[in-house]
Amino acid sequence: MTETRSGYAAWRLIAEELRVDVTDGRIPVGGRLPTEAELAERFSVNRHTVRRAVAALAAEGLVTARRGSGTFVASHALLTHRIGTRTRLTESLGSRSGDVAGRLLGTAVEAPPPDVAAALQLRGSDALRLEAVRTVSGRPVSRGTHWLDLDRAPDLGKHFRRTGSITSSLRASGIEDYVRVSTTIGARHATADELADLELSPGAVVLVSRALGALPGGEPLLYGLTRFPAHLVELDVDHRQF
Amino acid sequence: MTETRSGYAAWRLIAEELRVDVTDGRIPVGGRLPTEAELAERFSVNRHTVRRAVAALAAEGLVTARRGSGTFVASHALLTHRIGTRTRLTESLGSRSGDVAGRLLGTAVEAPPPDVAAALQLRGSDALRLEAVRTVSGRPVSRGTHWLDLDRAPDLGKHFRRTGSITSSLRASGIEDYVRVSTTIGARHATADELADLELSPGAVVLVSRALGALPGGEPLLYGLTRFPAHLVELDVDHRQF
DNA sequence: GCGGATTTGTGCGTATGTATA
DNA sequence: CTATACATACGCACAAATCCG
Repeated sequence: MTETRSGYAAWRLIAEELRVDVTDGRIPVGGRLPTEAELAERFSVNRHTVRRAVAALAAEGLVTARRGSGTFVASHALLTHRIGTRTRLTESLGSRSGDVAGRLLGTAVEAPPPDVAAALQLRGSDALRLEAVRTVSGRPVSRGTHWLDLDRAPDLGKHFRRTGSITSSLRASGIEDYVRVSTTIGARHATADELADLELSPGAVVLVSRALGALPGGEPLLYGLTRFPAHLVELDVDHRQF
Repeated sequence: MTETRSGYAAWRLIAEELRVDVTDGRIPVGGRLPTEAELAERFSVNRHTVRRAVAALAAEGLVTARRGSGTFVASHALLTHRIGTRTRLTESLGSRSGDVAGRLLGTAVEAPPPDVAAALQLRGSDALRLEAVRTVSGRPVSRGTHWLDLDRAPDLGKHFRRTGSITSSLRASGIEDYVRVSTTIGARHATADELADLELSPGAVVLVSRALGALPGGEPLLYGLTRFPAHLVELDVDHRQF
């Protein structure tokens, strides 16, 4: 058998058929796919072959497999995260009102990696590192790592723990305004840690945004590395100036 | 055996070790990995287990497997594509001088999909669609689909075929200037077609940019959908105004 | 709370197809 | 044409997480 007629592997054909079942709504969001055993029977193939098909869909973020439980259709509504000069590096994901929440995973005071130190124009001094996850309706939508110059923002960790917002914490530290001066966007597969923090399936894709914020005068203030699940979030670049 | 000590699957540990071999340069760019049979022997596992580890690295774009030939370390130098108000939607990838070339895959005059028609504010009229691939040093770095309002840009296809640049073709059509008014960036796994056009391995990640260009007055002019191989290209957002 | 049944995850061995050198 | 090397597929077995009576 192998490589069936028409040159397409069996698992690709199965993935296509399952994809249509999902995208056409025959299996609703949150609904469960048939078990691997059932699918193997339905398509008259080995369970391994079904697993490869399902793995492909899981990698796209279309479905999520849970050991012991089943494989479920993932929500695939797109959130839009706006990126502009005045958009805070961390603040709320736009649209879809929903309950937005920030959760601080941890903080540390340490020497940042060389590229971060360079961006912040630090010379050997330590920086405050914040690790945070943002959720919308309980769903993780971003995983951020932020570095701040300690000299410019004392007690910021304490404020953040209370407010969950870097911007308001900065305000409490006497910094009223800052602007985003550069943003670099890439994408890759999520690491094991990111899979856990963002509750993703293996093979999931993350958008990676590296941004530098500075005071209106130009002095670098904070550097942020944010990962977004690509099947949930898209980034909207705001080209207007104001 | 299965699920080895320490809770990590064997194939993950093998992928980690191979990744280090590659990133530390023990296997240079362009170099060939040991065959699956050799790796299976080295790690004392079945060939299938090795294959899963290698597949994970291929999905990241770190290596490329070629049937009948071997598995090779992919180049992973990053190109930077700048996105700003005045950056052309199609023009050259920055940095790395190299020989940049555009290749026109085809053109068509047809009704654009609804979202494109809406962005261009067309009402039922057809648009010119351009399909193009851009290469740097022979390597595909972007795959673009562009729609233009026919009324505003006659003969553009003919000009593009000669020059390989949309901007200069527009100039030849009497349009001297346009600006990018919005850009939306997402990421996902490449489709089968994109894998072929961009010469990628299955599982590769593409950055997807959807951009709208307009005349200085504000009339929509062209809409572009560009896919970049995420392991080769990152997007740099230019927040300055000028 | 316990224990068995269910369901996905990992791994081995084997066989064969397909593309390349 | 032949050997090599990756690709697909089957069958078996067991582990780990979850579910349910």
